[in-house]
Amino acid sequence: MGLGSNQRTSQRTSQRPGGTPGNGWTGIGELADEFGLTPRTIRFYEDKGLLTPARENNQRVYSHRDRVRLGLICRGKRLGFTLTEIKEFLKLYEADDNRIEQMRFLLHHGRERIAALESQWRDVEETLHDLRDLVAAAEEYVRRVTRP
Amino acid sequence: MGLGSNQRTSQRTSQRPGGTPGNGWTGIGELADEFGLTPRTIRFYEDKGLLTPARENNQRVYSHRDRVRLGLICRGKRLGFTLTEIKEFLKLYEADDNRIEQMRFLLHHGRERIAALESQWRDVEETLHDLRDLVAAAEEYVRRVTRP
DNA sequence: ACCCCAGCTTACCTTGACGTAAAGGGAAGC
DNA sequence: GCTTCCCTTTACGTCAAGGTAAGCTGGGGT
Repeated sequence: MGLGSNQRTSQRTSQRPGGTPGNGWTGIGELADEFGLTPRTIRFYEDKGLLTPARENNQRVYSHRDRVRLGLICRGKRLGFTLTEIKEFLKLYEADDNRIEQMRFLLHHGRERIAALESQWRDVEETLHDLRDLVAAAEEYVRRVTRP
Repeated sequence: MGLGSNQRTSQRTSQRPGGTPGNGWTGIGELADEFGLTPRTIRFYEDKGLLTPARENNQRVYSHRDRVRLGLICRGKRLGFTLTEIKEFLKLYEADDNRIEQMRFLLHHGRERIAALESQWRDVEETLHDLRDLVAAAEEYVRRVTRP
């Protein structure tokens, strides 16, 4: 169940900017395939200020740094953070050399998230109990009625 | 944590229709208080076809049946069903005398819901693990850096 | 007479994370 | 030259369950 590296055998014949893939640059389509996203999604992240790829001939060109950032975005999303939180986190990722502020941020919001998830966990568990009881009662009812 | 009967000591001096409360009718405000909802929410349910209260002098008047239905709506919501599903359920509640179709419906959708919740339960658990690890690592990092 | 409260309707706003459509450009392959 | 892909931008649509506001009505109390 790891979302770490989902290479989807992307064999795009990427053209345009000066060179071929493997020379360090990446187009939006490739990147989308790599991470299992749509180009629209990646542009959306850029709109929201989570990514700022370079341009060559008016097309987005993604560096290694960009790819790392997108990986962090996916990881954050998987852990249930909002894009806004992830943006804050990435801001620190830019500016914070020794990562200390970034870790503090992570601690704060991570603990919040954990509390929320624990609460959600309890809710789901309780709902599940109630629902199982309800369905069991319905089964009982149907059994009684269909076989008198 | 019971949501069964949340009477909030509603002491509205309800007027207008021919009689006083206790004579069998209920205004939207009272009902809202009784169930811990807003009038807007109750009107919204009516819009969606979940309730069809009578009118007296152009005002909504809720019968005992309506109150029962609203109770079912709240229960359904608490169990995580959508208003659309609840509407279907209530349709059967109207037409199905021996409740057999209603119970079948409940079985079908209840089982679906249970499966979804179990999946969600696992997701939350896994995310929680990952997040705890991450936060622990961040704690470790902060500790190392702030006390050299 | 006046104000306040409760109710009514219609209609747009909210949140999050995109989807979808419209309209166009440029390069590669046949 | 034509088609086909991929890329670009802007802008509106989606889903759920209501919130919020505007503007009106009508009864009760002072």
